[in-house]
Amino acid sequence: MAGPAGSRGARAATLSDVAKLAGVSVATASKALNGRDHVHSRTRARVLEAAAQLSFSPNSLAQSLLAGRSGTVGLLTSDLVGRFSLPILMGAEDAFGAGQVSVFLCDARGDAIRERHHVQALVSRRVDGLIVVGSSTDPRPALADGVDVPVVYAYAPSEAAGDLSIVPDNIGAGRMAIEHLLACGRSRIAHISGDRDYSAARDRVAGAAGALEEAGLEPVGEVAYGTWTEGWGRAAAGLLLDRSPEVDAVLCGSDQVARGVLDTLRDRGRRVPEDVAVMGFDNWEVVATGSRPQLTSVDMNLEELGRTAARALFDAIDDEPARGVRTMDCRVVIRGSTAPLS
Amino acid sequence: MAGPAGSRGARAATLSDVAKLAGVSVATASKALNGRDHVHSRTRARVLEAAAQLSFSPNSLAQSLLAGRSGTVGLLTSDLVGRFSLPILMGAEDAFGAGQVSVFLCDARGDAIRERHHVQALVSRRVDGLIVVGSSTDPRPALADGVDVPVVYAYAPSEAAGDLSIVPDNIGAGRMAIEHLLACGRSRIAHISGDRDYSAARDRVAGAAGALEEAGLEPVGEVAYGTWTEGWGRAAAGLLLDRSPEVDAVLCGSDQVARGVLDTLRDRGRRVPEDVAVMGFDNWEVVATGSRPQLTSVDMNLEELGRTAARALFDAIDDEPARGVRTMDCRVVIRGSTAPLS
DNA sequence: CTGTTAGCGCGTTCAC
DNA sequence: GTGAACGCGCTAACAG
Repeated sequence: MAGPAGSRGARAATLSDVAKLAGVSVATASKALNGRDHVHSRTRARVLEAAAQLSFSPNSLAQSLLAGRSGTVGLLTSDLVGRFSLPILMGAEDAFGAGQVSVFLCDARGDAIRERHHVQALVSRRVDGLIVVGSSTDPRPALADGVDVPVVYAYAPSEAAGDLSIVPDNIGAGRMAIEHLLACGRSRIAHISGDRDYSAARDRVAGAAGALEEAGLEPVGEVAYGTWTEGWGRAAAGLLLDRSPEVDAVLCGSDQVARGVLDTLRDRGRRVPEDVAVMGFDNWEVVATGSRPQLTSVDMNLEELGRTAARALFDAIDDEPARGVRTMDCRVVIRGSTAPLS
Repeated sequence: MAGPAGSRGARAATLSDVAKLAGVSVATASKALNGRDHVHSRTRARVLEAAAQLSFSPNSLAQSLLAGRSGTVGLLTSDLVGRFSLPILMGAEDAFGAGQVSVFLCDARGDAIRERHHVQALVSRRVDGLIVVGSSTDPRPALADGVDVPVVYAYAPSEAAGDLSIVPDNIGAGRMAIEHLLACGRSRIAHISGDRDYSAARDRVAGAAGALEEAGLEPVGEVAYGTWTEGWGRAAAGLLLDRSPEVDAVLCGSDQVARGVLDTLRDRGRRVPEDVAVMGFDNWEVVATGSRPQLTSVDMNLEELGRTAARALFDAIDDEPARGVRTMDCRVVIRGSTAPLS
């Protein structure tokens, strides 16, 4: 006695089970369930009830096999542990989840071999498309070209010019940051950046330098490159205060660096934002809101970037694929660490 | 002229394409590619070459349809944004990725409707199993019982007794923390916890209280419940120092709280760890290593928890499903904020 | 309106 | 050793 099909063990109900129970053919059952025309409403009702009774769930595998598309996409990340992949991934999952597509998640852990392995598996599962999320904004090699499905690169652009990449606008971010500090009436602005090996650091510096120059201002001291850590922020801020005590604003390469800078300013008795304004990049919520005062930061809109990548992939699946690098705008989130000079 | 099948547009090569090119039947081609016996080695070589030439990739959809299992699992999270889901997810992905199974990622965003929607989609895609990752350690409702595949609950246990859940041992974590502080020679220990509404907070407190009692010690002051924030840590530490200046160790409900406590201790001129030892929970790397001094913390081993959940699901798919709640051990990660009294 | 037929791509019997 | 035939579950043509 098969119960209401709810229990363990019994294999899932199939369309022909439903048809049998409803006393119709599988074709009719199919039409009824899919809301097609040419089915008597009473018949349809009977089929629906039978399906409900069996808790029938159509086998997507069979549907996909027939339709030639699976309604799935692959999301390939280089390192989940990095906190930049996650919001992108959320945005993409969000954009897809709203539709009908399911997402395969693969973490290559920065290993090229593992990446090929995952790509092969995804191709075999007939994903309709692929999003490749980089771990830094530096360009990365394109996927092996045995891949026949549309690919969108997110965060890290592809090295191949023919590919479509969606990346944050770090240059614009640097520019916006300086413009905000200028709007706060600051004019003696120093820049403590992060790791020089990252294009994100260099681009932000370039944007900031450009905006300063346009305003006819000289930066205070040289740009200080180091690491993306609080410790670096503390150390660099100490040096900065020793050499250029006149500074009235510090732009930091990341929120973590900014936290370190805040610590040193506090230790040295400089008030923030009254004496010195501080701001960071990334708008890492818990870091930016945990400090005293809370930290003004440039949000890179990564979740939106993920959504955009997903939509671009959608388009590429249906229509012609787009090409080139598209940059996403950032936005300044103002908190207590910056304020107009009174 | 179809090129080496690498280009866009042309539909993926099928087994019969390979067979045709190799001049054999699909049956033979299948055997050859799958390494079955009873195929002449020269024939096999010919098939393999044909497959390579066409960059043939077997259609997993068809294979799954035939085999009755898809080699996929669903990973259902409540909130990706929370930082606890991620390591669990990584561990699970790791354990599966090593094998042959691909992972569907679904984020329900704490919405029950969306969760049902995702579960329905996963069932329809014939996942072989499901891992449900909670957003807190508080018990959560079981999935609707129309689900015929094995389910393992991770982090948040299922409310239904018959389900299998893998959760961190917060009571043991509290106990281990106190034992470490005792080993450092501390005896006047206060506890600044997190949000009382979380069982994680209450369990850690319970474990800590038990260990203190066994050591024949009274806690310093009442346990202070608040929020999981730095701000709460700063405020609570201020109160604590006012009322119980004799304190020589503070156990904090989380690393964030501990960061706040460190700040206040520094402001008040208390040396860490010489005068007061401080430790937290979660071992959130960047938070714990960014502070001065670096923070001793209890690591909840979430990645291992994810791996364990994955393995448990594996077992449940093949053999009989296990039942009940399994707790995972934690471990103390010692850094500069705790040290023996000299 | 309903039922029968023919595949989607593959692995697995069985004959040859 | 090899190949023809069947079926996994489903939908899209037709035929009735």
